[in-house]
Amino acid sequence: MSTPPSPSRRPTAADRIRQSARDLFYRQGIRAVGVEEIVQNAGVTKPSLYRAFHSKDGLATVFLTDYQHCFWDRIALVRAAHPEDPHAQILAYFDGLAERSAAPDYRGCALTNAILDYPDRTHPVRQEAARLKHEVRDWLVERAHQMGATDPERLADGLILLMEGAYVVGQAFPPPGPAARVGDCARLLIEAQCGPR
Amino acid sequence: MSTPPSPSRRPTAADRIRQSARDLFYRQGIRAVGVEEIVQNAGVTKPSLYRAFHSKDGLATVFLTDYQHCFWDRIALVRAAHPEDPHAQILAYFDGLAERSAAPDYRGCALTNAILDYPDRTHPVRQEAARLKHEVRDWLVERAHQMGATDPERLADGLILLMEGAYVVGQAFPPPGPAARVGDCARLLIEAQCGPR
DNA sequence: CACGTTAGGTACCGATCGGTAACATCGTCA
DNA sequence: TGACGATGTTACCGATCGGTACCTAACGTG
Repeated sequence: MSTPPSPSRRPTAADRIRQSARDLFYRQGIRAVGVEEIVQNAGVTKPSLYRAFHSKDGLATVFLTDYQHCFWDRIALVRAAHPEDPHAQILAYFDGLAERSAAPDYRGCALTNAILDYPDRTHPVRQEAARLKHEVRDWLVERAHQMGATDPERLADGLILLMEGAYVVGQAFPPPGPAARVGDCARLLIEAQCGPR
Repeated sequence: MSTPPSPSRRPTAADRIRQSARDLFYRQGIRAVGVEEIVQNAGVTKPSLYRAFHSKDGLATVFLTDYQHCFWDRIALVRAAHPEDPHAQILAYFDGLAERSAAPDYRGCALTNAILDYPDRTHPVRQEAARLKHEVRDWLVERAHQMGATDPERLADGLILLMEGAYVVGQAFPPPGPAARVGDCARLLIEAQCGPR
């Protein structure tokens, strides 16, 4: 983030825009937010946005990668909490997801929302979101392999269905809805494919 | 649908608009489609739309109920194919879902998409979508009960997570993606909570 | 001091958005 | 024939969309 030399100084316009976009894009969806609202919320002006980013789509792409950093930070936390124990790592993530999905203004995963927001499969914003989703699947396949699943890809796919289901169901049903049980379901699915611990 | 007296006559403007909205809203999302595009695609004019529907939101609400009729029609099919056998009914629906999600232009469930399209929980279109989703859950709870699940609501919630996961994952991953396994996962979940048949 | 970088301010562009007013046209039925 | 309801035609409204041109103010560095 362009590493300000003095930490007490006002952040750059680009950083303020990124922060503003992160808030607004996540809460309201990318297409629903206008650039005018972004710059107003950031306390800067429109030319500053277009000096730092090529276009709204460019800013949206940056937003998605920024957002996904938060996901990997979460994964880093469960890894640190349960080193060398992929089983516990996965379950810790799913239990945390069940908790988060009960927040009254839960908005799920920004990548998933972006994919539904852009039906055109060739749109650059959508392609970036899909690329980042594939990375998540790769990570899950790896963990499923370490957990001794008979078919790691099959287990990973089942976990993805539960994750994505929780992302959207957390928005569709008032808490505590079906998303509150995503941890339970993940346990059942893992046990069925790896056997009891 | 206002039942035209002569089946060979040109359908009413309202019906043409409903059909056009069904196509466009489903393929591109409600907010992404303009009323101008709807009426052009229907071969009618804008005043005809506003004579038959209060507003775009009103048309969108009608679209959602129309769309959900297709869902219940599907359910009626699997019920007819497996009468008195809720287990087989559920699995037939999930296997069909796995197949449909592999279509190259799959766009998931219009209700789910509408909920993500309208982050404001008080928006009438979103409330209608949420209401229809609750009906689906009620139906699943009933089936889970008939299947002898130890906790019918828990099984229904798990199946909802898988369903909704398949709806969105079918769009996020090129086929055959994780959504292709939603039938397998449903089998595991049901077996774990009802025992083998 | 002179300079280039980074920023803000203002005003604007063409396009599209949802929605409406006023009037013309058609087919149907009494 | 005459009246009526449904539809088409045209033009328009104010608001918002993403994006840009032009100029000015503050700043650190040589």
